[in-house]
Amino acid sequence: MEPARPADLTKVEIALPSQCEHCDVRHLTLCSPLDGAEMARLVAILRVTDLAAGAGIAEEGEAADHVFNVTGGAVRLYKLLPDGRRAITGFLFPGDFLGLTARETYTCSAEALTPVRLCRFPRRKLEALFSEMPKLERRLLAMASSELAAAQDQMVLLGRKTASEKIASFLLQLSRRQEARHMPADPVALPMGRADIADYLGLTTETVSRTFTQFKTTGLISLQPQGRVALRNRPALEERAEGS
Amino acid sequence: MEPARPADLTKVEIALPSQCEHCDVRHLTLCSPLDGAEMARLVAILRVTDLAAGAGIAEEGEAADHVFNVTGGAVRLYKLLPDGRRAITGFLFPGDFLGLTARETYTCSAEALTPVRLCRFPRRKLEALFSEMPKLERRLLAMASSELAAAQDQMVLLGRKTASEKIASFLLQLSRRQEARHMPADPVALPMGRADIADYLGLTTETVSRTFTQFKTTGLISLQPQGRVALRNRPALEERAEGS
DNA sequence: CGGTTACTTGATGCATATCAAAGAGGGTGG
DNA sequence: CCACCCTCTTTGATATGCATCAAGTAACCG
Repeated sequence: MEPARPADLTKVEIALPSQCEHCDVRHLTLCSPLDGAEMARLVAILRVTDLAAGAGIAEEGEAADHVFNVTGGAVRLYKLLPDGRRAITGFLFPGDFLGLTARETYTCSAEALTPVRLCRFPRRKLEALFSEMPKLERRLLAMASSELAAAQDQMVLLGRKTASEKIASFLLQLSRRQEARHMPADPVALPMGRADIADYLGLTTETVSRTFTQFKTTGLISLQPQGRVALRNRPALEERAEGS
Repeated sequence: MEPARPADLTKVEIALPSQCEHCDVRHLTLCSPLDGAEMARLVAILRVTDLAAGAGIAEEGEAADHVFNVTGGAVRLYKLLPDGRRAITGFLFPGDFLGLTARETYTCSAEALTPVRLCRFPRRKLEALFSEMPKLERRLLAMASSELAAAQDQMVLLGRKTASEKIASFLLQLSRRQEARHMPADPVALPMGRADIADYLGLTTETVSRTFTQFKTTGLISLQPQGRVALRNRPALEERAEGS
């Protein structure tokens, strides 16, 4: 717990807020490639923020003055059409990044699904660090690339998969993201409601619900208390997800 | 045509291949922020490649040894499901970038839609330039961010728009991309077939065709020879694209 | 424990897919 | 240069997966 590190240990200990030392998603975040001294510089400009479930974090079109790293809870990103139709463009979990944009405004709105903890960075100050810490920019580029790859997968899902393929893909995606966070792959936590899942997958709440029921009936999953889903037959789910 | 530039002119003239001097999409590409000397370094590692229509450029899952800048023609990016269903994740036009990935493999396959000209960069060599030319990396990050924003718009389209909203959005997107290339906003060139459009919008060729016919009938567009579409009522198209 | 919200289930409808075939380009060889 | 052929596009008829409309049921919260 208290690793015996060389000389710069005190500097780090002084600089880092307690959250960073115990942060179990550092390997996923912006901070992952930074050493102690660099971390201290980053920490100097961040502010840890806690939000209640349902709180708004960013609004599409609003000036993107801050970027965020989620360190606890879950967030939904969405866009609205003028008539109120909603598309959820992503869910964020601890370690995920929010606010990556070349534009001066947010491209999506963001809301807390559960109580959320964020590391908030003023964008201007973060960008100022880029020239001194190129690792930071490289890391951001890597994160952007992998978000892009995820977005492409989501396009395939939305454009060409059936309802049950979508649900199977979704459950497996969440399972894999839990694994990446050193959490058990099985039961999958669903902090979002059926309507959120529907708006993420291009379906309706009713279809989402019916598909869950069908998966339950065919022994693919079982529903547990507190919105948890046990994956009873992962190979079958994987086959279903890619259209057998 | 021959601008009177200061001292380093000769250096640039020697270093730049003729393509770069007349490249009318530099403002969209990787190269845009670079000065003459920097351009020379970039040019030193690139190779201009011409491909025939239908030629494969990259294969999903294949080692991503090169990245490309399209300088002429049009490209389709796509992914396949095991049973052959196809989703087109994007079309590339001159100025667009191909191969942006943090992974070691391509995330999509890419094919020439028309005869294509590419600037091909060995990824390893390009990445080696990052540390010396941080502008390059910054530019790549900006390009990735705007691709991400486009991907989010596409998710809204795929998940929540109707067929005619999809087609209207698609036509306007192409029109805007023409404008960004200093081409007339109208008529819109469609170098891709109906099946490509369908796979891009999550529809079938028949539905795409019917929707074009409907737009033609209602005076929104008119079809011209060589797959060109004239936008006869742009405001109405814009309203349609966002769901009135 | 009661009220409210979210989820599930059922009945019906519709937008778009699927199946089928006719028409239009566009390039090539005669 | 024209005619043929191949492929792509358009149009029509029918089918269907998912949406919509409508209750009922369970879960959650104060």
